[in-house]
Amino acid sequence: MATRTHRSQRRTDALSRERIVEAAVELLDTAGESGLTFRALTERLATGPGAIYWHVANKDELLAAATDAVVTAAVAVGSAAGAPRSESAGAGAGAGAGTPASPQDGVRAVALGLFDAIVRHPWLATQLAAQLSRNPWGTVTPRIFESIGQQVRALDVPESSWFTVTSALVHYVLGAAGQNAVNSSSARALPPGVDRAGFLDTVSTAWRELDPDDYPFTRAVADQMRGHDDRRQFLDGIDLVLAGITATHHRRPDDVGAQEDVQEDAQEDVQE
Amino acid sequence: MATRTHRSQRRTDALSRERIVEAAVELLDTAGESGLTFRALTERLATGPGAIYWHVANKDELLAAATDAVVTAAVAVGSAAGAPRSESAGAGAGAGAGTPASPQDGVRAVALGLFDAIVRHPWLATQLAAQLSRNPWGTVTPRIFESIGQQVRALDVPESSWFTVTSALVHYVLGAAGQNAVNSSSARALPPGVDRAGFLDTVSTAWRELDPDDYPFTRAVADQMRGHDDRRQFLDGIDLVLAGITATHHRRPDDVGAQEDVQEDAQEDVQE
DNA sequence: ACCTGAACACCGTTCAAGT
DNA sequence: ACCTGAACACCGTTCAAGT
Repeated sequence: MATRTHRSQRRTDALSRERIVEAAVELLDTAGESGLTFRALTERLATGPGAIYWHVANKDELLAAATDAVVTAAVAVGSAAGAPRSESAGAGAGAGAGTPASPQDGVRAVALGLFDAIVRHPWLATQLAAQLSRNPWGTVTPRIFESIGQQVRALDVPESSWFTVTSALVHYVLGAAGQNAVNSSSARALPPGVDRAGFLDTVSTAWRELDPDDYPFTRAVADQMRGHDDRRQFLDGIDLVLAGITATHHRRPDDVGAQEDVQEDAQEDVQE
Repeated sequence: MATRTHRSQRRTDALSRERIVEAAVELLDTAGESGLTFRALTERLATGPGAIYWHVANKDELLAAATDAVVTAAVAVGSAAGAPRSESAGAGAGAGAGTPASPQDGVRAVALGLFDAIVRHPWLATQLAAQLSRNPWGTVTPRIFESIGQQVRALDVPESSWFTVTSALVHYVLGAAGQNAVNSSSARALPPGVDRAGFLDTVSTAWRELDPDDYPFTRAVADQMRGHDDRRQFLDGIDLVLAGITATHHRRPDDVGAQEDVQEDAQEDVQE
C-alpha cells in the first residue's frame, strides 16, 4: 500500500494492465458481453482509448486476460486445501471447503469452483469456449487442466491414463458449466418477476409442447427438468464420470482404459 | 423441385431465409466468425441489407439459424440407423454407420456426429456455447438433447435417471467437441507448413516449458498429449461416462442414480 | 514511458422509397 | 410482399501530438 512514497500520487491510481482487466471484468459482469466496449472502458477509467492500447494489444487480448483472471481465482479456490477464503459461496455437497475427505472430493471441489465461477460470471461460458478453441497454448487451458489433473493424480489411475481421464473430466466440467450459466444469465434477461423456478417452468412447458413425433424423449423428461437442481445435477454428472473411472480402472491390469485397435483399418492416419 | 411452375423464375433463385442461412454457413466455414458480415452476405447474395432483414430479424437470429441448420444435419446422421448417406466421413470406432450393434454404440454414433460437425465447422464450438447458454428454450438444445436421449432410452437406465444421465452425456459431448475444434480451426490459422502433428508438437513443447512449481501435472502429461488421437480420445471419454452409467445402475435397485438428500458432513458413497 | 483525443474504416441496423 | 441503398449510430483501432 504505502510502499511507494514516490512523488505526490494522491490522485486516482495510475492506469495499469491489472486495473484495466479488473474494470473489464466488472463491465462484463454488470453489462454483459456487449457491454464491454472501449468507450465504456475509457469512461469508467477516465482515460482515452490510446491509454488502454498502451497496456493491452487489442480487445481479444483483453478478453483473454479477463477470462484468465477469473479462472485463476476460481481454480485457486477449488484446489488448495488451505485456501485463505472460499470465494465459492454456499455449502456444496460436502466438497466446498476444507481438506478434501477423499480424492473424489478433491475433484468435486475443483469442479465446483469452476462451476460457481461461471454462475457468477455468465460471460465465462462463451468466453471459455472461444479461448480454449482459439488457442490452447494460452494460459487458460493449462490452468484448468492442471487444477483438475492434480486431483486426478490422487485417484488410483495409472499414469498412462492421466491425460485421457483428466481430459474427460475437463470436458464434462466445461460443457456442463457452460450450459448451466443459463440460470444466472438469462434469469437476468428475463422479466424481473420470473426467477429460477419460473424460468425452469417456462422451459419445461416449452419442452412439453414440442412435436410428439420429433421429440418423444425430451417431452418425457420435461418434468424431471423442471424439478432439477443445477448444482446437484452437475455433481451427479461428475460422480458418473468418477464411477466410470473407478469401474474402468478396477479391471484386469492389462486392459486399462482403452481398446487396442480400431476395427476398420480404413482410418486415415493424420500423421503421414 | 419442379412443383412450382409459377411465372417465369428462370433467373437466379429468389432470396429466401433458407438461401440466406446457407450462405451464412458457407461464409462462416470459409472466412470464420469474423467473416460473417452483412456486407459480405449482401455481396454474396447480390442484394442489399434490407432484403436480408426482411427474412431474418437480426444477426443473432441468423447465427442461431445457421447453428440450428448444422446441428440438425449432424444429429440426423448420427441417430437414424438407416440414414440415407453418412455425412460423417471416415470410419469411427465401429460406430460410424449402419445399425448400432449395441445401445452404447448408438450413443457413440450420435456423439461422433456432433463431434465431426464441430470439426467441419469450427465456429460451431463457440456458437453452440453462446446459443445454449443464451436461450435453452430455442430449437438447438432440444434437438441435441433428444438425439442423445433416444440412445439413452435404449440403455438399461431407469426412467427416473434419464434426465441426469442424458444431461451428463450432452455436457461431455459439448465440452469435448468444443475444445477439439482447435485442430481444424487453429490449424487453419497456423502457418501453412504446420499441420496437425506439428501443432500438437508445438503445444506439447509449450506445456513442457511451463513453470515446474505451478504446472507439475501438465508438464508430466505433455508427452501423452502430443501423441493423442482426438477421435480416439473423445470416444474414450464417452466410454468412461458409459462405464459410469453402467456401474451406477448395476447397484442395489433401491439406490439408483441419485441420493435422496445432501448433508453438510455427508460424503457421497460413490465409493472408494 | 505513458497518456490524450481526434480521426478512420467498418460494422449492424433502419427506413423512406421503389416494384 | 419483397427488395433497394443511402444514411445513422456505434464500434475497434490508429497515430500524431503532448507530458
